[in-house]
Amino acid sequence: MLNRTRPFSHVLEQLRSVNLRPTRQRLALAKLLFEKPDRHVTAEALHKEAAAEGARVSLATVYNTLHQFTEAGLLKEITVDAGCSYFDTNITSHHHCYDEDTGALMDIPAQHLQVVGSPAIPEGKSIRRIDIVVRVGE
Amino acid sequence: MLNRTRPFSHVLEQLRSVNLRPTRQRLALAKLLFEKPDRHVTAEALHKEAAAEGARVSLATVYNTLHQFTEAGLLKEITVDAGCSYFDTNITSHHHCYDEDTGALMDIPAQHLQVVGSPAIPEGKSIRRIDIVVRVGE
DNA sequence: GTGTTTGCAAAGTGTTTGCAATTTA
DNA sequence: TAAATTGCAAACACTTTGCAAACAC
Repeated sequence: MLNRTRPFSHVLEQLRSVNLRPTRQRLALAKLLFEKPDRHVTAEALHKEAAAEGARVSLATVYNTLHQFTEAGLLKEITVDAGCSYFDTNITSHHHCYDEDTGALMDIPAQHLQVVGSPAIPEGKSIRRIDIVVRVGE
Repeated sequence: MLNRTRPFSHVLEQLRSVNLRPTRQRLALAKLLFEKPDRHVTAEALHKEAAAEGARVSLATVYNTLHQFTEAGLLKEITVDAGCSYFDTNITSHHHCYDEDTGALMDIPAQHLQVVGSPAIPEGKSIRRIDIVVRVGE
């Protein structure tokens, strides 16, 4: 049986470990985000999705929650478009394909694309991460 | 002698070829952008720079001009930060190092960093470009 | 002169914030 | 009950747009 009856124990634990109370709003958003794998959402899109499911969550709370989840390591924030943040539920190392026409963001498994070489970086700084974005269109 | 006495003939030609009249504002911005190599500017920053030089150019015109230059192939638009566009005068193929603390954007020569592998992309789409961003911080 | 470009101010978009009311532990 | 969280509306930062005046050809 294991954890079948507690589908969000992982999220619950993670929230607990970073002192985020499992409120109705956070649980509803977590359900939407983590029930299916490898989701890429914008705040606006997640807000609409929640509304469509009948979960009353304000847009401000969606923003707060996405940032809190990101800080907690449950999400990764992806920048592919100025003026709109994406959040990725796949927190493992990988890259992205961005459709500039539709705004769709897709994962590219780490093993499909690799960076060769080591760039010079400024004195006293360290690499936080290396992002590859494959931009596609018609 | 060649073109020594006409330092902006290249830009003038480019502007002409895409039907952009060489106005006082466009020439002032081109001077700031192309006199030094490999510049990375935001609209706001370029606007301030122009003002500091005594060139009266409105912010709206800076935005318009940056986009027109980008369409003309004189600039490349770089997305590294949601909510702020960078424009790069280096239009050759290369990559970027972004300092998340200071907002500084630096070039990484193409030969220092390469992508290995070929990602699956959606049916009917083609790759417009592949960007690598090395994010650094303290 | 004719069509293009500019500057302003207003509008737009995505995001953050202040704070009173609500909820959690 | 004490502390955290929420929702609203206002504030924000960056960018775009509408339109009359100025400019380029």
